[in-house]
Amino acid sequence: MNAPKETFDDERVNLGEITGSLGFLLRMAQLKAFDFFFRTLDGEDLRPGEFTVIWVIQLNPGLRQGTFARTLKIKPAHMTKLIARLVEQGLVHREVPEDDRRSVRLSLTPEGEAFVARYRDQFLHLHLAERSDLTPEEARTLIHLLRRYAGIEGAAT
Amino acid sequence: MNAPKETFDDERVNLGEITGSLGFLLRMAQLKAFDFFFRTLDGEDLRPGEFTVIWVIQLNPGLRQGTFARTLKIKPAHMTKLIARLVEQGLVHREVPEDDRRSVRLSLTPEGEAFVARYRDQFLHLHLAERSDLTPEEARTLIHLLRRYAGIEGAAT
DNA sequence: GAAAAAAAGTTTACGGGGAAACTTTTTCTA
DNA sequence: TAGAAAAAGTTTCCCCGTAAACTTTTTTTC
Repeated sequence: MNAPKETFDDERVNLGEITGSLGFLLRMAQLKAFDFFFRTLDGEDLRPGEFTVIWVIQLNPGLRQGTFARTLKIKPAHMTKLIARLVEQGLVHREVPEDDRRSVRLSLTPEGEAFVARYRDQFLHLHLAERSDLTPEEARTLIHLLRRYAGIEGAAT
Repeated sequence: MNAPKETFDDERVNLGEITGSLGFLLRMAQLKAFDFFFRTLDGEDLRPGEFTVIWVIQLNPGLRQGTFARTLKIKPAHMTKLIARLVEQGLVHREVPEDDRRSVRLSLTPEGEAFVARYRDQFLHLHLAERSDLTPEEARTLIHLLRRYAGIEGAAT
């Protein structure tokens, strides 16, 4: 069940210098991280991007849609659809303020708040699982370096 | 030109504990790496995934399509289309061997070889650019940790 | 050695994400 | 202050990537 035979008794592939490519490694790492995500939140109909958005809205209620999008590097077109889904699900509340009727202010509905509260634990557990193959020290270093590389200022450990 | 104003004088967003999420950080980092890729290979009609595949075929000519797909974690359905494109472009040669007519052996055409040779330098330059914000030591550490996390055995620096 | 199971790719149908053009509202400017 | 420019989202259209079902060939099994 635990699939220890990840290595097919197959032909071996030499990757050459591409294993020094950050782009390549980031893709491989992301696939693994997605694995953890879906394994941990098994059965729940929740995508990583959606959870991130709800999470951040919860921490910053009332900010503009575009502000969230820019921060999370979500393209406007995609953001529109993503938010529409979350509104559809009754998790997010959209409000067009009187003083600037072009913009959209986002906040969570009570259901949205409950949603974050419910998944918060699994989300934090997820972090532990994600790091499973690394020592705590290595995990901390990796996170620190990724933050620096991605240009994210953050004090949280 | 160098866009120092990445910070909009906008509302500030608090990301909270999500900055400790590997999944989130990997996504942000990957976006930056893609940026580097497309900036370095500006104007060329080349996607990261395609280059990776050609690169690896060049190093391991004659292996089966599925072997490449599994190693690079590309899904079979996607691999079929990707290879079809590369064959279309005259870069890759498909051969169905007599001893197992289900399988497909891949190799590069002379054009494919030339293609890799031509981009090899830019590809290696790319690595330098990718790391620009990190010290050489940090970059080495990051690459090492990503390899470990993704479960890639590699000796190349 | 024929039927069943497995293996390798392919086809089809669909969702996530993005670029470009568009709408509406606000701000700038002559 | 009327017209131009900018800002914020949205709509449309398209491509990448995936899952599920399918085809063909090979291997098992009885």
